[in-house]
Amino acid sequence: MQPQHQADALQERLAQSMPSMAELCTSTDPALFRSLLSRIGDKWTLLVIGVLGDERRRFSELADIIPGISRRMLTVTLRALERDGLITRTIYAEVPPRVEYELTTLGRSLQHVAMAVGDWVSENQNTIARNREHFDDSDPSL
Amino acid sequence: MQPQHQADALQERLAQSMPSMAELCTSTDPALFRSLLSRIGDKWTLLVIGVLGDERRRFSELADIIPGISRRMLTVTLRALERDGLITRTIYAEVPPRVEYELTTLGRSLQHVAMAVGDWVSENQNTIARNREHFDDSDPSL
DNA sequence: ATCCCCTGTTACCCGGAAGTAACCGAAGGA
DNA sequence: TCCTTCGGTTACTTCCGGGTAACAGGGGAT
Repeated sequence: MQPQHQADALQERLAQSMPSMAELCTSTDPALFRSLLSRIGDKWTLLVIGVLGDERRRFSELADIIPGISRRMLTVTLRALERDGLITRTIYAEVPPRVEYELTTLGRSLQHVAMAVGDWVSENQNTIARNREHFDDSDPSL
Repeated sequence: MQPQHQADALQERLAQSMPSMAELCTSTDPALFRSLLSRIGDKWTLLVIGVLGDERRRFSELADIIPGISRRMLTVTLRALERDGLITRTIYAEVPPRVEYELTTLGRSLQHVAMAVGDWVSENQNTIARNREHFDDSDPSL
């Protein structure tokens, strides 16, 4: 049995049974897909997207609302979101300066997905915490 | 103006306008929430969940299908998923050994969310790639 | 003259995620 | 006797996300 041929057959079955995840593996640019995925899953992005909600907010509002975020990480996160076209950044030439951030249409579409993720987590976190305890208890060596 | 009072007022407005993301910040265990989020967003989990789909698969099938994953990372990812109760691990006492993995009900519920994320990414990845190019071109120094 | 405000930037450090390579064990086959 | 298969484990190293602290800058208030 040729392993390569076997792998091809599996890829084929995968493509038939799971169109969207197959695309995920094979389509356009897996590196881009992965970068978007890890961006979504990073420490602050979903929080910022969520807090931004449907109102524009300024930098220091975000820093106050999001518990524990440093100015640096807020800047980094906002820059990345702006680069991806998920938020807009508006600077007001005042003293002291004022900068406001707002979700774009694209950003709002991501927000729906983010909400789905957030809902799933809050619905299932207790179950998962229990599963973890049980797993750790029943097999402490592994 | 008391900054603390201001922050409280913002938290309050947040709680009214965005119930689910407010829960996300304030509810049960933010560390658990974050650990789940980063697990979902890690390099391999969604891929494994997606490939597992609705069929059980054995270790070497997964290793063949998922492009680029090492045995170690596959093991690590599968263990974490098993610990959370998202997949089951079935060992057949044969020689050579056979081990099959399958999504649990909880795992399938996560799969729906994963699909939503995957769909969003594949729908919008080209737009985002263009946004990134434009951003990098128009402001190369930042 | 000095401090504060707001929105960052820069330099530096740390821990954990991820990658590489070698090894394991039991049974069957040459 | 040695090699192969499968499903891992172990040890070591590399990479990068994220954290801390200090500084910038320009006008207003004390």
